[in-house]
Amino acid sequence: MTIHPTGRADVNRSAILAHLGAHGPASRAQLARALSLSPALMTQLSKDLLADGLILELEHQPSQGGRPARMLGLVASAGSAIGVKIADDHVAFVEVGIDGTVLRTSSEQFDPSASTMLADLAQRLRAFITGGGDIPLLGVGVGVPGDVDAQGTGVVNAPSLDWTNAPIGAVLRRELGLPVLVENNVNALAVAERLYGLGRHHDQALVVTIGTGVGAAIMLDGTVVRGSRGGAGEIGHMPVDPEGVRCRCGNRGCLETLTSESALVRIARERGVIGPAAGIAALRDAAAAGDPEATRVFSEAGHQLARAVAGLVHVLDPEIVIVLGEGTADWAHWSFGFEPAFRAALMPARRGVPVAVETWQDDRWAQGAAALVLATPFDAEGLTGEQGRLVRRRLVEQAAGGGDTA
Amino acid sequence: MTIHPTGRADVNRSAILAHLGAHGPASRAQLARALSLSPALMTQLSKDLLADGLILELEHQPSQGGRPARMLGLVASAGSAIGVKIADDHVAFVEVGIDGTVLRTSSEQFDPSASTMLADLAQRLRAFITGGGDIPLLGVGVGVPGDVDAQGTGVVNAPSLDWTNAPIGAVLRRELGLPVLVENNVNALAVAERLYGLGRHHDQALVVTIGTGVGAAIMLDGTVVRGSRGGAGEIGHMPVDPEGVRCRCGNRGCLETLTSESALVRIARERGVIGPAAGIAALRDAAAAGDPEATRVFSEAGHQLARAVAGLVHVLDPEIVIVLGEGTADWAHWSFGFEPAFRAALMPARRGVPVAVETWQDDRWAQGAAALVLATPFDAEGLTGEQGRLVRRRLVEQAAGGGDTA
DNA sequence: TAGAGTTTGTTTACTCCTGAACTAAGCAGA
DNA sequence: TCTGCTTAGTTCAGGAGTAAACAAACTCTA
Repeated sequence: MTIHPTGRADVNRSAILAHLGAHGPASRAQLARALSLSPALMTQLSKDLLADGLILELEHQPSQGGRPARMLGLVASAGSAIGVKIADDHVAFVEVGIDGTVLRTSSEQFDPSASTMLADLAQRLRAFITGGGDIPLLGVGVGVPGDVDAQGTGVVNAPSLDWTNAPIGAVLRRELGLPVLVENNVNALAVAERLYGLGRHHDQALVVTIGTGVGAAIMLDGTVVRGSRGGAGEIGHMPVDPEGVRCRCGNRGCLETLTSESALVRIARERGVIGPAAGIAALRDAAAAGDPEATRVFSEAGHQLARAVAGLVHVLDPEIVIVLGEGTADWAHWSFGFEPAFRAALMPARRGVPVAVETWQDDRWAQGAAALVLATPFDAEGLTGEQGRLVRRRLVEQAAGGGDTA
Repeated sequence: MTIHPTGRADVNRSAILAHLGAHGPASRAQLARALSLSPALMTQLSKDLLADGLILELEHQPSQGGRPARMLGLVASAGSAIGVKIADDHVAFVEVGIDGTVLRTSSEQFDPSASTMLADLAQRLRAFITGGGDIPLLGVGVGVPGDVDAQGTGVVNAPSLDWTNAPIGAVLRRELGLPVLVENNVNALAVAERLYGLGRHHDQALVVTIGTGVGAAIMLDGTVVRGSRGGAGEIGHMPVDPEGVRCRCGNRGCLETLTSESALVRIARERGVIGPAAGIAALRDAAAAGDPEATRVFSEAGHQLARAVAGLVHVLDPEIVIVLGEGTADWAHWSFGFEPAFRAALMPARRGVPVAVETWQDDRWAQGAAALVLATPFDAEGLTGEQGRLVRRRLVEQAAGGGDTA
């Protein structure tokens, strides 16, 4: 049974798996270059992984002038992860295969402020897990709109959910007996972006989300920045307008009071663009129908966002700004205010920074949470702590039943 | 001669030296804990370093309940580094021993916009080097007020010096035949702060400087963030006031137009606090003498700075904010506006972040530049590239002449 | 069709580093 | 003073990883 003489979970072994999942099949030589490992080690590790049944050899690739490469691919059924997105009125679940494909999804009503919240969440999760196939489950990733002290412990502070020091990591872990990684939802999204999206090509990126709230995540050297207490990326409460509206955090003129969904609705109502009881849908419809007052609401928000983001581009010097979130559906209107203000607010040396807006799908939040689990193999420094190690061990052990070498 | 069988420069070996330099003598066990190395390895490495004459065994330390520790200390004469600070009207040199002590300093008039600037700088540096003792020189660190694409190559863009793609790294390296590390001056200061200052106790810090300009450096996980092109930390051009004065970068209301030395002077003149030809000294004197209008100039700048810094504290979630720079001499006046505005602008979860103002000495900038060299041993990931490797190799080789084992 | 050149992948010898078991050297209490 | 406890430091076996030489498998050119 013990294929690997040492019991130690091997970081590189699973880094290979993660790379194959994120970028598709690759040759040993390509992997060695991508992961900065020696070809010699790649030979060794791929031998192990083949024996374990976690990867398989694919067809040869046409020669590039030398010996043709034999591609290695993931065995998709080697594992999967579950992603959970917690919002203030529902939870979304998604199961994602080790190769990054979404296997199934589910979305349910949920009251995060209920006293039975934790038990309720565990019960729904268990139900979702039970409904799955027989692919070995590596772990659960949870994305929450708040600060997470450390992914491993998973203690959450989320004012918008009424959570103070909610120990959801520990509880879910105990209830499910699986590794559980908890993280701020925007950070989780940034991890997914790094693994499957534009972040693949950029080591330094600023990820900005617009939608219910406004958020950001900072990616430096390919790693998402957490800050001292997991609170990094909080742009919603950057002070923007000293004379502004009072924010729920107690201050005046936070960015959130100008660019969040509820802020847009408030402003639109005040100006009579939509009725006093109408919501964001009405505003969207009006803008889509060409109402100049409605588009103005969006473009002004874009203007404010642009100034704040420009400040961060100065300070962080990213290669790219990536905009995500439900709000991107209306980006055409935002953009009208964002683009000129953004370029104007940048100093010449930064003016070339590209802003990319990715098309948004509804399960992206939950997918991001699942990516937390699937990305742990990349986490060579052990930022995800014990839970990350557990995920890696499960990955290797799941396959141990199959192989058996001399 | 070849004490170490392999020619490879050893990162850990010099990490030990850097730690001893920064924190003073330590036992093998303490070092192993601090550097996350196994006690076994510490035994091995300390044996080597003792044989090389780079460290020595000191007295025993009183027992902590167990076997008393035998302390290890640096041999101060094992090496030194030169730090260079380039300002728009002078250069400052400083030689710093491997244990962090300043050995000698020098400051000279200098015109960075002259066409002979590079040759001039090299010549002055050579003169300073020649004037030194016989401690082996490990390398030269240069701090510049601008963006540095990579410490190793040392190509600098510094609008305030009129430098565009100035290849000072390559030129100095060729002229001096020494490893040369070039870095933004605030980032260099942050490295020094990490090595010798408050940064020793904090892995996540935001370093803010006030003085001629206003700057910042971001320390995450003990490493100074450089951004995609070495421009991270640029807060001077964060947009603050849309209606503000035009800045030299072309925009309106950059932070710099409200908080730099020249901005303070401009504002003070406009208000008649000082004469139309008077400078910062006059403003300082007036404030020191208790002129309420003069102190107001400072406190208003403090107010503006506070709002920008608060925004960054939200986004970066540091453990501490460290304020440095010539301007800290007047911090008492700044503070009057800074403190209330800072606390007020923070959301509750961040309100506890401490702000530390360190006493400022004139040669700190140049000392910071020297720290670039002395810190390379910590740079296990090789961020400083080839130049860092060269420094490490010099350190080990300098000592090779002395020792000789069996 | 016989090299020459190129890229992929393997083998081998060796270094770096760790875990585990051990010794060394103090303290505190019976 | 003996026994146990704690911390410091060493030894040793072995795993992880690398560099360098090599083998393999193709293309291109003459």
